[in-house]
Amino acid sequence: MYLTITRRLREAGFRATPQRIAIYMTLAQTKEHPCAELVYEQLHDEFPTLSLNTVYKTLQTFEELGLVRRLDTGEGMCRYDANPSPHVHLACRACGQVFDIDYDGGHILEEMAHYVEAHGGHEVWDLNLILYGYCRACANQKVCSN
Amino acid sequence: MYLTITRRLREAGFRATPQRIAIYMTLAQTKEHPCAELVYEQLHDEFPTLSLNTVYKTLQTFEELGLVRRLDTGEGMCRYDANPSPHVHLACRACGQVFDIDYDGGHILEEMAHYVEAHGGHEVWDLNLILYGYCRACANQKVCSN
DNA sequence: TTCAGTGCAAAGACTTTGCACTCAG
DNA sequence: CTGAGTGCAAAGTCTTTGCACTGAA
Repeated sequence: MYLTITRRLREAGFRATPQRIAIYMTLAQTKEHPCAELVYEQLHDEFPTLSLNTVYKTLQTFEELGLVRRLDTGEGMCRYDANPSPHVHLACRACGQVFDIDYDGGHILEEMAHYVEAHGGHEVWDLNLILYGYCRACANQKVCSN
Repeated sequence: MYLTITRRLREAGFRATPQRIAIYMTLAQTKEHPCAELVYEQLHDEFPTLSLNTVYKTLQTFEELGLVRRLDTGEGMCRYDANPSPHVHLACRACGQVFDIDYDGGHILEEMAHYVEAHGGHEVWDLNLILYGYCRACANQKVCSN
């Protein structure tokens, strides 16, 4: 994993700095889909001089390289996911967490690409599918408290 | 249409002000999925004293009432759609326009809700599906210029 | 008449820009 | 060495908040 990010950065003509590696590893080791600020906070002990700015720039670079996926869940900030392949997310309206759904996102992408090509002639390269509702834990709480 | 928005606002216990009606009509009469700023600009001649603030507040109210859908396409601002039912959008990476896709969004919602209920026990109420790619016009230009 | 809604100004949140310093290659 | 990358500060963009005034019901 550590080697992979170093190699992929270099292959793309970018330098493999400690900051970049640390930011990538932070993202790769969590399922939280953290925002830039959270990545920054989680790395603060290990990299006291790391700036929030660098986190933003790095995440932007990663997104452009296709190493990372940016998520807009309508919370006013962007979240990031180390899994860049198209997949489905669930945003819980109660606790605010974002979960990965193991539905085959590639299949949806293919189906939508065919449909859109046939109806309108548009070209589809990627998609973002976010489900809004309540995660298991919050859904259960609702039932109990009602 | 004009009567509908007046009635729906009053039924929900809200006042049907000229600003609210104008903002709703602006949204209902366009397929552009405009942002708050654009709605504000389009109404400036008709309502010179209308404030951008009021546009934001009104769109927020409409969203809460389910009269309007908010779209996060990752451009740094929110777009609004007078069609609140779940449907698919295509964001063109070249021209930046956002198009409605007449795919049955309700069907996707139902399928996803069933899947997610079975795999994880989450509850799904709504979804946001945005396709990224190139609209017909931009896709054609690309082909020609290559 | 009465208070929900508006408009103005200011503040807030997230993100980007500018620039000198640093360190990866 | 050398310039891509970093860190700091400042600015920018979109959106929200506070408050006195206004006009819909």
